[in-house]
Amino acid sequence: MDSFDELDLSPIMRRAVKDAGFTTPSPIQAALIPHALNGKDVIGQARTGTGKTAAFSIPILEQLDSLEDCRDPQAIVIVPTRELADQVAAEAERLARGVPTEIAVLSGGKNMNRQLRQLENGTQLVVGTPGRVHDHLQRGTLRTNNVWCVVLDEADRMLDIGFRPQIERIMRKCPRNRQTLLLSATLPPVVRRLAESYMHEPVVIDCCRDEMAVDTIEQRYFTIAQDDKVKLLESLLKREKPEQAIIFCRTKRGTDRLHRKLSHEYGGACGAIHGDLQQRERDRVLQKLRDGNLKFLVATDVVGRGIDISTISHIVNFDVPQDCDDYVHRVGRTGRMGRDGVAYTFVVPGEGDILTSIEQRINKLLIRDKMEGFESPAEKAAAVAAAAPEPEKELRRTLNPMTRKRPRRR
DNA sequence: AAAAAAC
Repeated sequence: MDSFDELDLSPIMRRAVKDAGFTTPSPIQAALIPHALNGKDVIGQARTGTGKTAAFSIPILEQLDSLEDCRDPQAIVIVPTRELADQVAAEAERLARGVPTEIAVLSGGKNMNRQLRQLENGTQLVVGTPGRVHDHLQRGTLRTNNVWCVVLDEADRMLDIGFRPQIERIMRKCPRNRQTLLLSATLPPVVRRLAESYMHEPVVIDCCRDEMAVDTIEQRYFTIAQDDKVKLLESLLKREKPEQAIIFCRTKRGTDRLHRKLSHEYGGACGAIHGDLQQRERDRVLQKLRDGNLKFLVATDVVGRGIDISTISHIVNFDVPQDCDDYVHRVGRTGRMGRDGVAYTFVVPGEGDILTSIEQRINKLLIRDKMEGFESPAEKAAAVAAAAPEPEKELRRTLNPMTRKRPRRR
C-alpha cells in the first residue's frame, strides 16, 4: 500500500496523519487499520519500531464520538510501564490534532487529583498502566459502560503471570461486546491461544513471519569474564562513539552500580533509570534522553519495551536478558522505522546456552566481536602457546604453587 | 532469583 489515502479514513484524519509526518502506511498499519475500522478483534504481531501505536490509535481516533455526545471513556489502552503510557498518549495526541480530543493518562506515581479531574470533566480515550486503571475502576471514577475498544499493547507482557490477574479484572469490567486489540513484536503461540479466550473470532495479523528482529539492526556479541565487563564497556563506547546508547542491566542495584562507575568518566552525559527511582526522576531522565541531553542511559527492563527514541544508535546488553523475547524488545529500542542500529550483548562463560536460544529465536546468528586486551583466558593461553610454546610451559610450572611445593619425582 | 505495576 502506497498511501494512507487508500484507507477508508475521514478527510480530517487523513490531514492529521499527513501533518503528523506519516506518508506510507507500514505493513502493520495497512493490515490492521481496515479490520479495526470494521470492528473486528485483532491479534497483531509486527516488528519493533514499525508503527504499532499509530496502527491502533488511528482507527480509534477515527471512530471516537465527540465529547458532547459522550462524556465517559470510549477506549482504553493498557501498557506495561508509566513512561510508555505517556508516550502512547503523546502520539495519539499528535494524531488527534485538528480535532479536540480528551485523552487521560491513568498511571501510577502521578497526581491522582489531576486524573480525577480529567475523568470528571469528560474523557474520550484512556491510556494507562494496570494498577492505576484498576484503582480507578474500584473507586468508580473510571466508568466503562461506554467503552467500545480495549487495547493491550505489549500484549504478551500484559498477559504474563505478573499482570494477568489485574488485566482479567479490567477486561471483565468492560462491556462484553467491545472490540479487543492485542499487539506486540513477540506473541508466542501460548499467549495467542490464551488471548483468544478474551476475544471474539480475532483476525490474526503476522507481519513478522520468520524474521523476529529488525534487519537494519546489526547484532553482535562479546564473550567476556564477569569482572572485565565494565572495562570492555568503556573500550566499546570509545570505539563506537554512539550517538546515544541504552545499556541494559539485569537488576536495579546493578544499574545503579554501573551508572556510578560510568559517571566518573562521563558525568552528566550518563543517566540511570529503574523502578526504584521516584517517578519525577524517571520522567526527568527519560526527557533528558529524548532531548539529546543524555548520551548513555543505564537501565533495567523498565525501558526494555516500547520506548521510541529515533536517535538511539546503540544498545548494549551489559547483562544478558531474562529471555529471548526480552532480547528482541531491548534490541528494538534502536533501528526505529527503518533506521540503522547496532546491538551488543555481553556473554559470560556459562551463558552460551542463552546466546544459542536467542539466535534460534531471532533465526539469525549474532556476529562475534573482539576487542584487543579482552581475550578470554583460553584465547590468551592459545595465543601465547602459539607464539612461544616452550617458555610458556616453563612459566606455568614455576607459577603453580602445587608444583613449587611438591618435590619433584623421577 | 528479576522487573514491572496502586496508595
